Amino acid sequence: MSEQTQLIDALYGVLNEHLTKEEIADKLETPKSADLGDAAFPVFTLAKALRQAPQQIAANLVEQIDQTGFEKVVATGPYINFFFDKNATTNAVLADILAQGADYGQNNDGAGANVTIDMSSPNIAKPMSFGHLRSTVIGNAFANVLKKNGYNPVKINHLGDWGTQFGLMIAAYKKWGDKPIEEYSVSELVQLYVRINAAAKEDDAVANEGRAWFKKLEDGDAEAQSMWQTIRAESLGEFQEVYDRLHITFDSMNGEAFFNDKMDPIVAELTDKNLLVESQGAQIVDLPALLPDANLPIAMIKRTDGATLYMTRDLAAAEFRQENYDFAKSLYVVGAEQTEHFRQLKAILKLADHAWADDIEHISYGLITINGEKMSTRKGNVVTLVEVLNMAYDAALAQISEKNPDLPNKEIVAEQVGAGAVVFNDLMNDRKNFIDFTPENAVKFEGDTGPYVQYTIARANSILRKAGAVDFTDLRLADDATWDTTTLLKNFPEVVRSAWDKRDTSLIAKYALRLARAFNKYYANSKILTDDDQRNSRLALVKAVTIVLAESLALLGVQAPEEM
RNA sequence: GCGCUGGUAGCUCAGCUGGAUAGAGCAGUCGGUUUCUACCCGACAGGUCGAGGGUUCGACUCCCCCUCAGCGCACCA
Repeated sequence: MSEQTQLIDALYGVLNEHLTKEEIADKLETPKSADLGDAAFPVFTLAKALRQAPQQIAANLVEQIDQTGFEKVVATGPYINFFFDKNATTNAVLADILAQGADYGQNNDGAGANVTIDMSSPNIAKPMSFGHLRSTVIGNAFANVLKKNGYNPVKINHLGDWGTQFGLMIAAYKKWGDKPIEEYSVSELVQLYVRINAAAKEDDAVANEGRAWFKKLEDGDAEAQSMWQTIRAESLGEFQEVYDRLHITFDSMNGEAFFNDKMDPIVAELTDKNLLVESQGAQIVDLPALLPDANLPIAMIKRTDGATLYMTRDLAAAEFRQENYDFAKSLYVVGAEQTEHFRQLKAILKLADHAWADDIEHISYGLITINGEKMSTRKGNVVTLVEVLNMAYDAALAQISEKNPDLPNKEIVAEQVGAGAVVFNDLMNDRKNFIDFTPENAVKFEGDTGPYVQYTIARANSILRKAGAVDFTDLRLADDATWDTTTLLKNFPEVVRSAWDKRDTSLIAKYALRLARAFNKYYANSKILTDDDQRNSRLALVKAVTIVLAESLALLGVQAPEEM
């Protein structure tokens, strides 16, 4: 950052009649190509005031500017380009990273404020599909990034453990169940679920049975409750295996069922504030009437039979989180198809005079399809997350057995590489993109992938092992070949900030790829373990790269094996 | 019909609040290791940035219109 202030001061020295320091800072950019310089100031906007051609302005300013502290300052067309003092910058950055270790890039912007993250949220009695990967890993990455920015993330697994589909499930078991409910596996339960859905579509009477069972469940019927608990426990056990493999934990497992007895207050509140009206026998918030310009459909709060809905529980959950966590932000990592739902949720809370409704943010992501079709348990075209992780593990293990058969702990590394490939692949692009699942896309190891970054770290670690004990106190790296790597290392704290500011965790993944590529280029062309007076400084760079790459992966929830 | 997304190289995607010749990976062709793990490095080839208007000194980026695709629009979540 010192270059930044130096830069602004230098420019301000010659431009103080025309621009403020803030305006200068705002216009600064990074040149497209590194050989143009490390920072650039375009002078187009001065053309009118100075009544000169931009090229000439740049040339004139460069003559007048104070160049101390820079390698050089040159005019290239309509730009003033600054070249930093490479050696001083490099050695300062390396010393900084080695001193801070994994804490490099940590800031305290959040000042410890709570941010709740509604994430993962698989449905009970169904397998966790590949589709649930997104909410899980995106939510987890946000939690890590928030922590790095000084916030206190609260990861909430808002389990889909309540709702009409449960009534259907029970109805199915009552119709066709031929053994005690405890003995049903999740996949057998899914079969029942698929069957009853087909039947309900054919016959309204079946659908009504489901609704009736859900109503009984909600009213505390003993038989329904007991079946629900059995199925829930069975499902949670299966989910836990997946979370363990992804190394993801939660601060709260309060799903929809948790709010079953906490909805009266919100309904009462909506009634008190005259927001609730009856329509066709149901209780609704008439958003089109209350907010004519918002272009939102009506929101149903209670069905004709008095049962609650998704919206009812989400309203209760939102208030519960506000009261319990006093959040600075409340994130919902949920598919883009629910955009309207969250707009309604915020609108209703706002109508109820809750200013904190503005702190609710829907972190949406694109649909995962398979063969261009939406995955659906009912249609049976579901790829489970476990299947994908297994596929990735097998492919990684095969690769290791072929290329590095003597590697110790092969199975552990294969798991880290396999899961790393799947998770990184999900996080590296804009989360709003749609993903059509194919095994080839989900499990890749070469090029822009998680394993590429992991491999870079492993090779760097290998150099450090061979180097033995190294003294990092006297850094004097003067090597142009490392400059790309250094500037990237220097940028990490800024990337951490923008990942949160822009709500874009893919920035971390893209950054890790760029850093890995820059380092690999250096590695391929330069010998590091050569005995000369810069050996330790080169090793400091290697060490710094492993620290920052590993921390980048950690933010994404990806492990970095020591060797692979 | 209304709304929300998206349309950039054969494929998958980057492209920051408009700025210097539109970038990667994969696939294709060719090349690189007596060297620290070749899951690596490099070169070549590949683009009317969906179409058309507009704003601007300057538009992949902002505005308008059209088009195509996906998703959503009261008793599911």
